[in-house]
Amino acid sequence: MPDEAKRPAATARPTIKDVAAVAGVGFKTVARVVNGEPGVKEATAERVRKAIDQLGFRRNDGARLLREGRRTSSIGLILEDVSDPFYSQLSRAVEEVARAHGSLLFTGSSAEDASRERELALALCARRVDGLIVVPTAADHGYLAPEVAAGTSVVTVDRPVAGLDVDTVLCDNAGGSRTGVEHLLRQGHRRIGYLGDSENIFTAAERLHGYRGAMADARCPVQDTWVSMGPPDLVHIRLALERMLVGRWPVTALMCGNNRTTVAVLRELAALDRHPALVGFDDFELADLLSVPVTVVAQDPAQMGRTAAELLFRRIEGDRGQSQRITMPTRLLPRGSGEQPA
Amino acid sequence: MPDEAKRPAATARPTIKDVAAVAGVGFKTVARVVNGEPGVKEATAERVRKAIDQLGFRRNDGARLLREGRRTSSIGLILEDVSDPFYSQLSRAVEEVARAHGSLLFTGSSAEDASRERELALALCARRVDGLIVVPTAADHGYLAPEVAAGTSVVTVDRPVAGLDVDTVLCDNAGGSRTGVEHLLRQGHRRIGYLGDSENIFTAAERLHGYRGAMADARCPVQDTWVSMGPPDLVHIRLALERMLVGRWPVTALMCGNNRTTVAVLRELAALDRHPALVGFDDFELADLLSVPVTVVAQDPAQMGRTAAELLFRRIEGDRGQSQRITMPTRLLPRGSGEQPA
DNA sequence: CACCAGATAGACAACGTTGTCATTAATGAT
DNA sequence: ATCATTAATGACAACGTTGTCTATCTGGTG
Repeated sequence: MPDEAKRPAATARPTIKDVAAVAGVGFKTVARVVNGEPGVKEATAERVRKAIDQLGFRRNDGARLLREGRRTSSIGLILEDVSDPFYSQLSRAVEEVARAHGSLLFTGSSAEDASRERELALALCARRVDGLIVVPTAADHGYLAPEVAAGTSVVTVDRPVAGLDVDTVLCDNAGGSRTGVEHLLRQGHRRIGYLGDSENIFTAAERLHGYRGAMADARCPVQDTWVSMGPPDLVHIRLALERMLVGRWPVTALMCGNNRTTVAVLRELAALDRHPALVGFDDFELADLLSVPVTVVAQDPAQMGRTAAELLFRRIEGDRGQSQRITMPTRLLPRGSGEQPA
Repeated sequence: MPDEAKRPAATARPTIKDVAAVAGVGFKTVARVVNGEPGVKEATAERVRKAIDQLGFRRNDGARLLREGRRTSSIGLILEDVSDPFYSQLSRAVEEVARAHGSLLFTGSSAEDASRERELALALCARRVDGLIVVPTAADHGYLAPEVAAGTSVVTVDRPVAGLDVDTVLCDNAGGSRTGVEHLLRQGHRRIGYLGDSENIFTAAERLHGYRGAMADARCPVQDTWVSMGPPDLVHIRLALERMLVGRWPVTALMCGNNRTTVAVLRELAALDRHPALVGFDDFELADLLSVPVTVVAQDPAQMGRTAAELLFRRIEGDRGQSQRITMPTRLLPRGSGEQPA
């Protein structure tokens, strides 16, 4: 006969009452032993400990949390995609801070889908997380207002959120983008293209803004074909590049709006065997080891995550001060690709 | 006067009883409305809904879960480091499966520290997660046995765990490593170095084993200096490379045991301006765009995560069959760096 | 008009813990 | 030996839900 059910049925977990019955004491005495409270004779405690081991008892923290009513020692992190290196670094930093505060961390990816984000956020609120760190999608976040009012602390990171008065950690998107473009202008480039993510994403819009500002200040009119905003899929990028690189006014340099886009652009440029000057927003691993090392405007995702988490815990611990908006600087890392003269 | 406390004190959240009082009904009626149970007159339901909105009520899922006693619809994922691209991809895949099963996901990084892993795992068990997906550190996992016996499903991924009969998803570490080395042997290399992670990590040991096996089969004796196992920090890697690349029997090719090591090696080789043939274990972004595109033995982290999560949910949903060990194949992706003749 | 079925609603226990308080046993002082 | 004092322990309510059971109110039927 084939191998049959060998593992035990998921027996209900033992409770302090089960332990008490085995040890022959009142259940409150078990609770005292479990929590190291005083007032239990060593002999009794020993008997209880034996029963605990025998039954494999572990305190149900859900029940404890319900009874105690204060904190759940858990927070939630909702971002676009945990597998994006930018967010995974941010995520790790949040985790470290949570750990330092004795909190567990729920993680969820919104996949840039507002209803999915909402569903996640509300599920976490229903679980009574102490706080939420959110990379908000573009949609309205009014749904969070009652939760905030009810005492769930919220911090947004990477993007602000309209109509909700919460702490926010951003990077200097427009400024960083401007810095990158100005770097290209200094090398003599005048026809500079811009490829960014969909314009309804806050960071994408801000960075585009920085590009346009720098170009305007340099009195470089921007042709329509020089700007391409959209998700960083290869087909889309290829078409945009072809448009930019041909015609009467081909661009001689490119500014890319985020790490995903930069990588897609590099891949397409390699395929097209074209090598315009290039500056990317966001650093990425190996940027320095490519045949032409890539100049980038770097953010510090870990620092952003850490800052957001610390802000969150300050709130959780009772800070009721005015909400803050922290803007973190970017850093230009010249590596070669942006230093090619026009 | 300076701006003072403007946000509301974290008032206790309203409960169904509060709602009931406002709506002037019994609290059970509120529960019925909240859960869409039948048997409430539309007029009453309307009154209740109004009270719910007015108070900003949201059902406390902790209490519900406690009362219902079955599942908590949450699982835990413990891995070495969420910010490692390999694990962050795995993580995302787990998340998708969890979402499909209506489960929330706790994430935690063990940082390769056994006590930290243990602490995390037990905290999650105390929260009564339905299951745990673990990338186990090297230490003993006996502590998990009572939890498994008590009904918490556990699946390990990337590495097996001794002394615990649970489902496991691995990749073909030794086979993949062997494939990589054989590829180098076919190009005529005989003096091949190996750089891997600390040998007490399962995957590192297995891959080293694959290397030694391939070398032995090819009758290539392995010099002591050709093998370096340890954390992928630059100093350590540099010393190892210097040892391998000089002397009477310098290596002409390298096999790297994981993505972190490969990247560190590439960086050091660039600094040393040496370009031995190279094959890496694990694919990584931009491997194809480096000046010499890097040949790798690729795993599929997302597939591993998905498989592990599906296995876990099968258990959670009641599967009591014998525990499984699934080994996923690796794929050699020749890109250039491994094809340089000796 | 009396009666019953079904619809609507509420009372109350239970989930596994912690906090409060009462009870009992042990100890020391008189 | 008696009483006060402290140590050890247990009984019980409460946390915010859901499930079970019972009570009330309708309206329709004979």
